[in-house]
Amino acid sequence: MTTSVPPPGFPRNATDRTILALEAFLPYRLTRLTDAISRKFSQAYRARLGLTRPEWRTLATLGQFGTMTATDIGAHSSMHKTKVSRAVASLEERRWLLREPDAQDRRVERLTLSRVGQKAYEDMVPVAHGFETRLLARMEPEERAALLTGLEALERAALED
Amino acid sequence: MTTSVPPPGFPRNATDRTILALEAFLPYRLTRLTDAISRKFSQAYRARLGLTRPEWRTLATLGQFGTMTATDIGAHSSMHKTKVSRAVASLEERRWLLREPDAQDRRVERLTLSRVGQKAYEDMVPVAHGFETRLLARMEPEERAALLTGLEALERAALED
DNA sequence: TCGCCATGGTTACGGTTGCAACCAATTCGT
DNA sequence: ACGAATTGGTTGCAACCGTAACCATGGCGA
Repeated sequence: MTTSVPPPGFPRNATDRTILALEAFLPYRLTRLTDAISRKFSQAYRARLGLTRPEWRTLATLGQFGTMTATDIGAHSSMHKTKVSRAVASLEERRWLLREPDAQDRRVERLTLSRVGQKAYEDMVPVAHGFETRLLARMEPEERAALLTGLEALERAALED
Repeated sequence: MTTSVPPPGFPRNATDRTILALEAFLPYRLTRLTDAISRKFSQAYRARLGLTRPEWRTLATLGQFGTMTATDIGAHSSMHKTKVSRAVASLEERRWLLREPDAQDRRVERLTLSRVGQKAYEDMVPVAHGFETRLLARMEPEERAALLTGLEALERAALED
């Protein structure tokens, strides 16, 4: 019997390098936090109950930039092209989005929100801003500043190479 | 034509409240960051190529606490019971985990890592610690401190009600 | 100009997920 | 002490996802 499990009654403590404290492990904390926040946001934005996350992101990206190609949407919203493709198809079916062929390059489609899609976007934006504002309002000013500093640094550290 | 889309050439700027800057929207930033970090970690921990995230969490939780029930695992690792159920079944099939009936309550199963599972846990822990350490090492000390402060505050704000 | 690689986008497939329904064992109210 | 509500856990189903293969078009070198 050579395993290093502590015998019963021998507490495993947090600084023990043979144990991982899951609740303090950064990837886990981030996942948990992100899931909670996304879930709350999808509650705040009721329409999202019928809108998948890729669809929401596509709506948000087209609303932000106007006319784009599917590839552009993927690049800006960090989605794989298959996700974008399916989201575009579904938004088109909902009649929130229009495709038109590109005159220069016939592989490309120029995507634009329809009037109804634009309206949906305009309704969504204040909900999103309000959600974010209310969330941050629960923190102290110094905490908000710390969060932004820390997040920026972590983004740099995580996304750099 | 009453929609408020700016005409072409009229730039949409970031402080325009009718536009959402996706790349600055907290839920989006968190999702993107979390995805990137999780993906990197799953590369660092190669075995995870054959281990789903629920399975990894189950392994981590049992390694951290010893013997638990499926419900306990779900509570500690923020997983729905169906995820836990499937993860437990799969780890059992891998022979990393043992189930034994509970004498007091016959609905319950007491779950423990097998010797092989314990070994896998022990191999995984330093990889996880190393991953986290290297990630944080790319940040300045003040940035690390800011991140921890900000994360804690955001967790409080997001998980409180 | 012809052949080849790159690019934009869609689709087929297998695996993962969430939800609700379910079974069995336990607890609670009366 | 008994039926109803609760709890631990599993399963069926439909939706979703990632990967790879695919089709059509375009760009480029010889």
